[in-house]
Amino acid sequence: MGKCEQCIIKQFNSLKSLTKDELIRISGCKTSKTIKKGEVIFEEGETLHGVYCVKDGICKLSKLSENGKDQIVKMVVKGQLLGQRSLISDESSNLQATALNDMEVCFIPKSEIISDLQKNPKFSFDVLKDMAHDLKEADDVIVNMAQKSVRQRLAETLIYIHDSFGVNPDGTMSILLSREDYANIVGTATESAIRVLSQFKKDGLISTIGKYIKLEDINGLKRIE
Amino acid sequence: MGKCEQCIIKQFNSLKSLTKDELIRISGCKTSKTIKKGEVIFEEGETLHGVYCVKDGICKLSKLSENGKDQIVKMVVKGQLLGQRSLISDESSNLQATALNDMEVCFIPKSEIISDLQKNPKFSFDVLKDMAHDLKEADDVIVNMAQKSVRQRLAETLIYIHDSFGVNPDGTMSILLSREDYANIVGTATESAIRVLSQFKKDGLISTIGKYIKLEDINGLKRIE
DNA sequence: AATAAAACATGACAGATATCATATTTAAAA
DNA sequence: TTTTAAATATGATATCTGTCATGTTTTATT
Repeated sequence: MGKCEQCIIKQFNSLKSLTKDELIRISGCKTSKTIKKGEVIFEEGETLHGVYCVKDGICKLSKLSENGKDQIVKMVVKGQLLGQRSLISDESSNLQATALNDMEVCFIPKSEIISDLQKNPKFSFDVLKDMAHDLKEADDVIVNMAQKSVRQRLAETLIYIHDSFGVNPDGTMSILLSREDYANIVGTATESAIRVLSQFKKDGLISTIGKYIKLEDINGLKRIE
Repeated sequence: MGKCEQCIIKQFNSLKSLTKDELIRISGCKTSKTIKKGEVIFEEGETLHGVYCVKDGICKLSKLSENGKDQIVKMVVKGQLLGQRSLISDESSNLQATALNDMEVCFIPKSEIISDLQKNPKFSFDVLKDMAHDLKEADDVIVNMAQKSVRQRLAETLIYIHDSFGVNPDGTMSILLSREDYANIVGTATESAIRVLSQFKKDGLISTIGKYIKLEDINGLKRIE
């Protein structure tokens, strides 16, 4: 099993602020896991006993609404930590995490890392920064949900995913989402998401290569009202 | 001017985790301010140079959408800290803060409190908990915005305000908001908010005493679809 | 390869909400 | 008080979006 102190992934998250000794200790108690596409990592309401460091793959964080729809609140990719909030708040998880493709994660038990949070101010400040960033993003999502049309939200979602999670060599977006996933991000009916994406394609704003989507006219997408 | 170490307000926020010495130092550099109803405390995009501890009154945190509407994202009341996020992230404020009634606040310069955040782990863990809580609330708002009708959101907003911010002796909600404010919380047109509230009144779910709203049938409001 | 099951697509229609117009009431200012 | 402005109210209408139905394509399974 790999060692945390040598793992490059940690550069991308708060774990980089741990000391070498702390990392070695963490390394000793972590467990690596492979998670298959579609698998649920943790459920809404479940008590988490640690955090996951995502070494590879992508997952979605969603919450079941009363109307039976699964609202995707956030996506977590390679390099990020999963379940940070439950580490801090002692509450059960507010969200469900589901793998969007095959994932490699390291699970770090809460008992091991919580003491670092209490003792290493650099680390806790880093987590704080992460959380502040998430909060800002969440506020922006609230405004978009409240004030923008489905077309606008879908266009912005495409741009967000394109810019945040990268593209394949052929220019298609590296993340593969079903129309239902898009609908659940934007908060609309699956049929509506399908319709809007079809229209975007007709209008030359996007194209598809196999199941992958390529943004053909980002400025056009930005101009949508 | 009052002394932080003796101020009861701090019991309600993270400042309670500061040591007596830290509080005395903070006390020496803080400035008290009175803010009048409607006054803007800080604007979107403004660089904040500290945090506000709200001693009295209520303010709204909002963000201007591209369509010209002001989406209210959160409300901050007596006892809470205002501008926490900007303390951590070094970025300019993402939101505008506007007083909803006359307020009493203490301004604590960033330079003074940032060192406590770095050195006092109990304090920073407390701020972390606050932030985690805000994040959870924000996620819930996202789901509500995305999946629920205007009627439902308005009903829930009424209940939320009623439960969170208290009632007057006559049972009316202590916070006075315009119909426009309600519209900007639920993310709808002012006319729609007016219409829905009128309907609630006709249905006996709420009543009004002067400009104040009283919830007459909370269970009825909860049952709205 | 044949079959079943998802995922995607599209039409028709209903319902919710935004917009525009216009009163009416309430609060503020002269 | 009178005047003006702001907030609240309500109707008419258009638009957006959800729902239901149905069909096609793609993917998975036997």
